[in-house]
Amino acid sequence: MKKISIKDIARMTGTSPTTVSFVLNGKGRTSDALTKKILATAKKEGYQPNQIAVSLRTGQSKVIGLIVENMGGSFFGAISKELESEAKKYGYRIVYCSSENNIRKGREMMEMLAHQQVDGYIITPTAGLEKDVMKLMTSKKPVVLMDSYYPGLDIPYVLVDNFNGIKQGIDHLLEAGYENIGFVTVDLDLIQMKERLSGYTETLKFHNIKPDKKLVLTLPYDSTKEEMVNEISSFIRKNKNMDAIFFATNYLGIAGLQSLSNMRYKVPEDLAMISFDDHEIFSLFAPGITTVQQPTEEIARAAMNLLLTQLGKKESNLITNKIQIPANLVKRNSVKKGKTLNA
Amino acid sequence: MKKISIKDIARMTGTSPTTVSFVLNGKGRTSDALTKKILATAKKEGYQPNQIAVSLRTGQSKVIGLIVENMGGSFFGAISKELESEAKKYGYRIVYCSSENNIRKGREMMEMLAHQQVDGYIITPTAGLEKDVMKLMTSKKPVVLMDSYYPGLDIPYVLVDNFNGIKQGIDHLLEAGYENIGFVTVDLDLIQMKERLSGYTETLKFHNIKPDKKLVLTLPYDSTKEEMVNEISSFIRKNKNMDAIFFATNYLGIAGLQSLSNMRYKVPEDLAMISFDDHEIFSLFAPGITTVQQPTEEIARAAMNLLLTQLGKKESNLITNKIQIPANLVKRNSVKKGKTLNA
DNA sequence: AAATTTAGGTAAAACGTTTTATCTGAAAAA
DNA sequence: TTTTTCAGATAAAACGTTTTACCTAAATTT
Repeated sequence: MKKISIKDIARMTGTSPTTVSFVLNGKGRTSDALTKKILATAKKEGYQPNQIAVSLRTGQSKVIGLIVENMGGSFFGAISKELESEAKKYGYRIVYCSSENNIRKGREMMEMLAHQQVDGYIITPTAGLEKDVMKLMTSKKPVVLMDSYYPGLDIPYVLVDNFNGIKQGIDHLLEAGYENIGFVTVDLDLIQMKERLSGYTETLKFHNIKPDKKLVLTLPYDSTKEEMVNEISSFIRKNKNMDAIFFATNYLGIAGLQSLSNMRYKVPEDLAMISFDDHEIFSLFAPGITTVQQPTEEIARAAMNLLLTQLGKKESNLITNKIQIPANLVKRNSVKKGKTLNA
Repeated sequence: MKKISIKDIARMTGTSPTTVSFVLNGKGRTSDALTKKILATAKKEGYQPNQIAVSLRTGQSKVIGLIVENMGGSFFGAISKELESEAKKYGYRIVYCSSENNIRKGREMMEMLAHQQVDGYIITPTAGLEKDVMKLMTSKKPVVLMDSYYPGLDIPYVLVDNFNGIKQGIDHLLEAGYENIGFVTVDLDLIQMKERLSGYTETLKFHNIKPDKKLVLTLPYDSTKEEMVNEISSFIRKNKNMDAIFFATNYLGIAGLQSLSNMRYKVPEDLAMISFDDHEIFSLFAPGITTVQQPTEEIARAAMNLLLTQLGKKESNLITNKIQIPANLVKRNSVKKGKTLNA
């Protein structure tokens, strides 16, 4: 039961491989009679082109490489489906790799993909990989960055509007009457973290509130969960005047949740909270944590479209190839409405 | 800056492509002088074989297809890394697909992979795909099932020992003095769910306890979270004598957690609980939920090894190709020690 | 010295496509 | 009638490897 090839079809229909190929790809000109016959036998025999041979001949692998920081996270789960279905419409497949937030591994993955002759890349940037990404660009392979970008480099990207996402959250807290808003972030040299922090400080300034350094906690990136929980606890203890706390990532938010739970704080009565980046856990338990949600599906769709236009598979009316997508404030019950009224 | 090929190396070293190929693959016999020279220039020029051409010629894609129910879940996150690193040792790559627990999609994925000429498959079985998997088997492609299997079909598999996993949990509850243990499961026609249920009933029988039908709740697979939470709540309310409750999956356990929280039940004081299949959430909040943990890494490693032996890449001393791996009981604080003493 | 083995090397076919260039016979134009 | 055009079909090259089969000259055996 060997796989049947284009030659077999040619033999069966008494034609040449060329003709079969032409018919199957709608090129050249072939009489109606032959066309029908070939199509019919191809279908009957269940012919499937050998994609490897096609790739070799055309130089197109029809594969897109996706490099993501890790495949465990919820971000990955959310985008993968969208990415895949979008890619499939244009005949592309996706190969997933995780860089594990690690320069060496990320570089290795990029090489591996190049080596496998992928047609394009979608990458969630890790700090330190700028050069490698540029190398990719100069090799004429389309690249789209997702979820972050390299400032100063002219590489297409799509990500959430971090600044305004945070702004929405802060505005929400201020409107509800909170006055001393803490901010917990992480010591990662990524542009989006900087934007989130400046979203916090700038929004406060905009409302004529002077940001207080004491109310900002920056945790080292490589902290264990334990350490994070402890740091956050003592941060909360130290700032008795703080009435709301904003976590810059879902990971931090979860740690914070645990700190609060350990300390028997009630949310939002004792302390209001918002976390950037949603997570299953935030919707799961009472009271439900208000979050600034990244529109992951939209991001994925936009990234894939950007890539497909670069591949020339999809024309587009995009003026720019640098896209920021607004975040959604998902209001749950970790922020009390009209807090001041009750105070 | 075109990619350099074996021909280029041949030209540069004044040899033939054959010789270069032989040297690079350690076949044929070549003088030391030439060998060195070729190796050197290959390295200097950064030669990388065109994997597509290799695949076409050898008929081996060096790709393993992984079909998983969904890529969002924690199971996937846990296995993917292990699978990947194990595969890489033998020069294989992995292509991930999700069947989304859907027969049509699963079948489509299998076809897609076949079509892409993968060398082997690791599949988490979806009900109804038995025939398709068998077809794969008859096409001589190695297949390993993971996390579940098709009873009666002779297909290699590796999964957790569901029966004894549950048994461990029940034993633990009985030892602690619980007497009326409820069991919440799901109406899914998968062998592992049956084994979990029989783990429950048989263990009780073994201890001379007659299983009480009232203490078993079977939820429809397609329930919404809301429905599950409500069903569980009324199940708990209806069985006042129940002093412990066992959830057959982590999903059910999480719903249960929410029910308990809604009803203001305290764990383990009002009701002890254990869930099969761990989840981040279970370790996160006080009191910490005792779970029966699947050794995901081990499962992944075993599955990959099984596949690699079938591919002839790894010899093994395995007698069987049907592997069950013991589960781990992770004791947290949702079961009170020596419960009867306090009663 | 003639015959045989062997070490070292290569030409060419093959994998399954796509695509270019060419070929044929009939219809259209001269 | 002769030339031109054109529709319909195909042979053959190419993509970059691997591998078979063969070649040559030197070394070894008779």
